[in-house]
Amino acid sequence: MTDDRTMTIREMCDTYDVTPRTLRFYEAKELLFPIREGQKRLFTKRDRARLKLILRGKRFGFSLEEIRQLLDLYHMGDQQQTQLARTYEIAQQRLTDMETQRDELNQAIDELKEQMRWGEKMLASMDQSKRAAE
Amino acid sequence: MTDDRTMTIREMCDTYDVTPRTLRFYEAKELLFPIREGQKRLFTKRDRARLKLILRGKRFGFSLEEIRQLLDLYHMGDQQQTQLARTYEIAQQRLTDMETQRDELNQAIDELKEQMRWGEKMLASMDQSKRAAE
DNA sequence: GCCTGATCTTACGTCAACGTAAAAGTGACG
DNA sequence: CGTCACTTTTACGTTGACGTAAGATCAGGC
Repeated sequence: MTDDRTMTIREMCDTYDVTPRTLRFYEAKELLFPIREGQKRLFTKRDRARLKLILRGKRFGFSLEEIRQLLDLYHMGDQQQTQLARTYEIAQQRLTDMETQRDELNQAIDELKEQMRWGEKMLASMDQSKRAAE
Repeated sequence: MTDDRTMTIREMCDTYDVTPRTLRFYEAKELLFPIREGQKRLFTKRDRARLKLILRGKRFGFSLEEIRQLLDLYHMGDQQQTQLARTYEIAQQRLTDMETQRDELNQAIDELKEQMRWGEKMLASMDQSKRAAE
């Protein structure tokens, strides 16, 4: 069997390196749905799976709102393929954005490297005149 | 001779594709220092050069505050090589950050592509059952 | 019963880079 | 003189993803 034990907020924080505030925030935004035992939250296996997807989504650069939509569709069963296609579309768009961003970043890196050869020379020459002055 | 004519705010906006608000904002943040003729701002060659560097800096992912510091150091004359070295250090750090970011982005792109092969299959199978239902 | 530590709710604060609205001044044209 | 287009200042609003402070509550241990 897989580990179906529920986790406290602290265990979640330690496991996934997030703050309690973050988990409560995600709950408020309807990204997570921990069980409420009295006051306390108990995070199930499902919550942990969702949190993993949230964190991954953030690495992809999705906003929380986008992630929520994707997550909702994820658990929507098999009706409404229109929405699923929409999901796919969103991901497609994000992918394009990321590739564009990467290309721009690469160009910026090259440019910055170029600029820095400048600075290198400048620093070297200044170091020289500093030594000469001593 | 190079073009030393001063430019109005509108000419600047059209030339560099920014809004008046942006230019005034940059002035407030001490990134630009247009001459004040009465009420109006007149942007000199120096302002244009600075603006170009600002826009480039933004493409590099520097914050405006970082850009301001770099710009200040840029016009500091040749004393204080400590600060120049600091500038170089900042740029170096930024470069490292950008490369890290690019690598993560590349990894995210690969992951996302992988995920999407999933979605592709899912869409295809759902399309099938949809056709069958008609 | 009391203390301690963890958790809870509520709600205002933060940061960056401007956007936007209001009200007023300026200059040229007719 | 009017008014039209442009610019100015001032200052509050926006967005996203939480941080942070204040105070309530609860379970366990002594």
